[in-house]
Amino acid sequence: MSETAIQTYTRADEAFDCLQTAIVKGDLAPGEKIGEVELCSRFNLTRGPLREALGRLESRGLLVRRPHAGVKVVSVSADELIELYRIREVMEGLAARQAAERMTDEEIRDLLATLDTHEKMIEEAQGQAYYQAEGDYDFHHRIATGSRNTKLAQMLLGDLYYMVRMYRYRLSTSAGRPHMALGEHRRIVEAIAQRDGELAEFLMKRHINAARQNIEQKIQEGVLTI
Amino acid sequence: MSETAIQTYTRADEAFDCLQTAIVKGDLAPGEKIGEVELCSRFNLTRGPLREALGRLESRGLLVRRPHAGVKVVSVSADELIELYRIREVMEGLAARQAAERMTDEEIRDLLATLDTHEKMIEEAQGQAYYQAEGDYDFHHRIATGSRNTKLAQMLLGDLYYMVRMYRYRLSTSAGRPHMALGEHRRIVEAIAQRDGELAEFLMKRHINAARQNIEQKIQEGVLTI
DNA sequence: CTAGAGGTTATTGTCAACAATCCATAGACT
DNA sequence: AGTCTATGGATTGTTGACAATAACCTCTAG
Repeated sequence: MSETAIQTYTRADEAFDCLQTAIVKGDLAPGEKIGEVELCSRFNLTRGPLREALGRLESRGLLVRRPHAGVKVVSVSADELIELYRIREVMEGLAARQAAERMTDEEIRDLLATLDTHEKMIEEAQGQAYYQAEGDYDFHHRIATGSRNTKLAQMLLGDLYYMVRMYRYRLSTSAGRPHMALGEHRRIVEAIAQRDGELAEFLMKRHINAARQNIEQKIQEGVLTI
Repeated sequence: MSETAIQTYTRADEAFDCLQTAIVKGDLAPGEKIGEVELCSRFNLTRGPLREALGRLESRGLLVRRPHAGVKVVSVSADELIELYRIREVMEGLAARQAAERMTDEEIRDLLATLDTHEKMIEEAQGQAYYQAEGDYDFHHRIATGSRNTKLAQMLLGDLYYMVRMYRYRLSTSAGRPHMALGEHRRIVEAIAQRDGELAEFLMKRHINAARQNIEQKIQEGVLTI
């Protein structure tokens, strides 16, 4: 993302971004079957670039496409959401460990600074789940890139986070434990600052595990219907 | 992969498969800059479906595309290959654990049967690294799908394995320890058969870790130049 | 002789028309 | 009345031509 600014923003890139945010934000409901011409008029595109974008989105698993039958936004069950967190647990655990070994001192300082910002944001906008979610995303984003593991960052940022965020927007909650999460974040950063990769991995895994259990519980309570 | 056979095999799918195997087999060298018309004439395609396939391959990280500058096959450094194994370690560890919890008895029987087949193949074709590699791929493939974790299987089968196989073909070795690997495979399957997820995860992680160290050593010895 | 600027060319990005395929509706048969 | 079949319509897949952009080569100046 922060690699090199794309000189020319091609129409296909535009289509890709538009569709991706539309899916993530829920403007395109999951399971919704949608025509190509419909999408073209909606985003002011022609079918060429659109189809290219559709191909990319399909291979990222955000939508499915049956030949001659149209595209539909992927609809993920509650079970599959849980599975997503299981994957995050091991992958972000690895990211935290490698981040502890490889982040620069400056990156760690920045990470600490963002935590302070998040804390203020939470206090100011009490209960505004949106800010909490954004801060959470920022935190995990920095650790993923800090791992210096190109493919790992690519898989986390390009695949998993978008799917998770899709649910974040839809459920708007799933957070519900802002201060607790912040404390866990702090301890992870501490471990990274001390260059203790093993501990960072352990704490990160436990952090995501807790988030998973939180969601699981809410689903069982019937608060979250998916 | 074994979901539902695609009724109509679209040209874009064809292009995607052709290009993917070409990249994996090394017919398209990494770093090689290649034009679209060149590719069209090579695979008897038109540019429309080709571009769609290129988009898919780009988002899977097999090639990079600069606007107006053409596509080039991704060239991965030795370090990045090692990183790939680090990712495999945690992800396949998870896959093994979930496979132990969820595979049907029949799937486990099949898994055992394939191991026997592999053993015979190794004995027959002494040193033929190719067969060993194929058997190894089959083993990991089965466990990934056996995890019943859709996204996990998708990421392993759709992303990681293709990149690893790309190197397998190029180096043709990287195996070099056929019998040892087979023994490790057997122990993993035993753990799965006993429904011991924790042990299966541990053994799988150690298995991939050993493979990584094997490659790392060969790179240091200068046997593998990437 | 080297470095930079400008034009040319080839390659990529985009578009609109054509062909192939599936879905739905209507009709006929059991 | 229900179900199967066939035809029409709409939607997707494909194609080739057109426009825009960047790379390359040449020419000039220092």
